Amino acid sequence: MTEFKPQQLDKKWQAAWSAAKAFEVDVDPSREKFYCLEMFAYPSGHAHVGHVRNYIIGDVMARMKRMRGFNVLHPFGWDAFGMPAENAAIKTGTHPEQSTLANIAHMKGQLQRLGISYAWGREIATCLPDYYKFNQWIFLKMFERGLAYRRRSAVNWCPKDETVLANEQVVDGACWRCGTTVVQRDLEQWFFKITAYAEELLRGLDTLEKWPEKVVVMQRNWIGRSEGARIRFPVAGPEPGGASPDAIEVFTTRIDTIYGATFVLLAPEHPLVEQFAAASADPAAFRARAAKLRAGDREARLTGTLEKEGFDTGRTAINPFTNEAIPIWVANFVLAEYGTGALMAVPAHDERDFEFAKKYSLPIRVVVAHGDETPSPDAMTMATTNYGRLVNSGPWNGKEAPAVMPELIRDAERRGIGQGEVQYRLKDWGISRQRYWGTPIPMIYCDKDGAVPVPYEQLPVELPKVASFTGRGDSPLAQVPAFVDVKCPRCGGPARRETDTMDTFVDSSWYFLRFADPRNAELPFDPAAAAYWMPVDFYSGGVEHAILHLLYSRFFTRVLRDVGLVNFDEPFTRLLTQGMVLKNGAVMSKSKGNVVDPDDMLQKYGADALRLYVMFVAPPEKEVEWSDAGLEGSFRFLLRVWRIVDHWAETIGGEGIPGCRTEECTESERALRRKTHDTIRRVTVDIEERMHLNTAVSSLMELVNELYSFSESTAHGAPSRGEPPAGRVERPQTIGALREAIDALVVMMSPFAPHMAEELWQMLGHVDGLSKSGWPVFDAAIAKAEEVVVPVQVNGKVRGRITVPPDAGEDRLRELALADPGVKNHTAGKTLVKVVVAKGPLVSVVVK
RNA sequence: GCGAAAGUGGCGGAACUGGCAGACGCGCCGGACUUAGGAUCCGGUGGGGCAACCCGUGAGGGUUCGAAUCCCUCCUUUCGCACCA
Repeated sequence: MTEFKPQQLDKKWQAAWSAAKAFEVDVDPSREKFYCLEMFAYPSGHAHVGHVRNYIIGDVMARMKRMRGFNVLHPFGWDAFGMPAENAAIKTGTHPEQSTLANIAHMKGQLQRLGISYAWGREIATCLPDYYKFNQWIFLKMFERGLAYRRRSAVNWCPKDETVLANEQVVDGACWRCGTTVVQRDLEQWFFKITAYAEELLRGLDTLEKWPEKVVVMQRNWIGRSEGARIRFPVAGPEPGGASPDAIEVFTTRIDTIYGATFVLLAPEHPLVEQFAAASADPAAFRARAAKLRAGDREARLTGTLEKEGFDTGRTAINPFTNEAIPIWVANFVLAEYGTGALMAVPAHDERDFEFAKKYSLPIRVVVAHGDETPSPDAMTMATTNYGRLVNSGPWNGKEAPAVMPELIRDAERRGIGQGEVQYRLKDWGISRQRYWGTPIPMIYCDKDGAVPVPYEQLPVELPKVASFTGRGDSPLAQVPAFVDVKCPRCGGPARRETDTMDTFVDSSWYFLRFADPRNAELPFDPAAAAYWMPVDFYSGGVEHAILHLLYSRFFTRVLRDVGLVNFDEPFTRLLTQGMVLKNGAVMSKSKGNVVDPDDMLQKYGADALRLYVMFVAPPEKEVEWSDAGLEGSFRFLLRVWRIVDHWAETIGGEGIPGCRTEECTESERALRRKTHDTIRRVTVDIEERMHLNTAVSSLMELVNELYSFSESTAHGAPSRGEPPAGRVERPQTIGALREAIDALVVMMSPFAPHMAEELWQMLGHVDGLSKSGWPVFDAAIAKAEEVVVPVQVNGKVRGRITVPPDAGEDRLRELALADPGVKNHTAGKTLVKVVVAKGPLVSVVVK
């Protein structure tokens, strides 16, 4: 009996893999590639079992695909820029680079101790200049194409610390450090024009067949396409002392209700508000009212409980369909960023407008009827928002919406007062961050030449090593004169560098491409390498990235396609969103003190038990509750595998054991072979297609149970039953069947428990390691049952079972079913209505 | 409010396309082996009933020879969006 010492096996085999560079790969057009990727990690310091679950899921897939003969790229890297490191620097003075690199080293060790099969030779860290150089390169390409542009935009500003705050640093409207109320401040900032790709990003979603529906829906909602029309409402009356604004443009998706538009609403930020204020009798009072609406209550806005408020501008606009003059109001619930920042209010058929009209006694006109009656506005208690037949709509009366909408739009276009338009909720992506620990934006500002891009040959614009981390000032880099003061690349005159850095989501929007060619110094990656490895075949990570990271990555892929670096649209063919690991019902976090450190588990049970448990406990997408007892159960299963293999290793081990021919086998040998092949089929499909790793493990457990029963029935007995009888020679068929079962078991265990599997494989006398073993091949002929038990239902309840050959015909099944004693008991004295023979097989008898 | 997903033993979960509900594991009970057992091996384990049998997948209805699975209504939970005109 050889003892199972998991910790020693972990060390032994991890060293062997590392020495053999077992997981490093190269482009090889003769082999089919498989790119398996887990979302790279933010180096927070310590990975807990929740993080680690994702890497194990990917590793099971990668190891399995490797054995299936694929050329598997399975890389890892670090999303290494970001605020936590900078915040820590502000508090402790440790430079972000120092803490980040230390964290990476520790976490890398953790992953290696788990035996995750990464191609560490391709490791990347986004905080290193050889990576972020290409963030800048891509930025410049975007700038050239008009996809990177600058405009003023609001940021959170803490007046006491005099610093910009990220949204995460604003807690309940106050600064995370000093508690001062945060104010908004306008700064010039860089944006990526993701909206230029809105339609394409939306349509591409239809091709993502192997993405969770949930994620596709979330992205679709986020992009938020609405079809409608932009209509101009002329502003009535001349300006008392100046030029009159000619019209207010509104966006509507319900042009069918336009005859019911009885007032116009402007967002408080709308430019006309200021114009109206300036022209009003008391501009200061006007502005004060608008400012009050703008301030709003941030909290109430977030929870959707903001009370609707507004005021009359005293001006009117002409509804271009009714030609009536209608009042123009300003309202706090109108969003400046969406549509045109102005809307036509149709209180009868929009709940928000209805609420507003009731509050301020504005006119309500019903223009859509359902059925014969047209409700009176006074009797209405709520808006009717569904489509119907138009009434009070002039020449359009009696027409049905939505069919009439294109006609109305055509009419507006003909009269030159508007046109059909598509709006998206998706907004351009603001990438400027007033932070140190990120990629410098490669732009230079010259008084003469304006915003000038840094020439490609001057990349990377490196982060200066010295910077003070006081947490004060608008941008830390602005305090480093050697960084800021440069010559203009165009005119050579004095100029200033951009001191903002990029949003770290830029880093993660293309890292999967970098892995194809991670040491390229000239380009982000070699297009040929990307053409071979991409797209990612299997991508897994947390659902918290369902929108931003995955949408930005799809955006970047298309930009790089248009730049000519890649030749496909979608970067991730198949996506798995793994569930979180909870402890005591809560997400693991340092602050809650409920973190399970994988290293503690490794010390106790070894890497394989932890890996197996995490895969067995639930399907990968599901949230799970951590359980020490469950881990122990998995450890016991490994012991059980170890014992049974060890028990037989000498008898069946060594190369050159002949296979066994089914026809020479006893019934129990054939049964073992059936189980073996049935397990091969199930485990293969469960890992490769269904990603039901938990049921893959349970199938393996069943095979092990079968091996114990089979052993019990041989002269050898099962493990722990004392010494086997001496001198007994087993039938070659027994040895063959066992060899087949045990070899398959060890190979199929290896994605889950690679260290133990390698050791057992060696113990079984195989000269080459598991990297050469291949994956067991399912043989339908062996798996095919010789006879099947067919349940027989009478009126839907199982009343008997018949045993037949698997190819028994329907007539034979029917005959045997009706002759079964249990069935007879329930059919005697009744009238046979019908007999259904279903595939399955199953016989269903109906009597009355 | 809108949208999506999910409700199965004491627990985690299984049931692939409508076909034997509860695989596999945890826990619990019993047995074997033992100086010993919190190790190991074997067996049992949805509820009720002595039994034949009856009941059972959140609740109620429907379709079907047959429903955890499909349809309708409702309840609960989780997630996403949240005044998007």
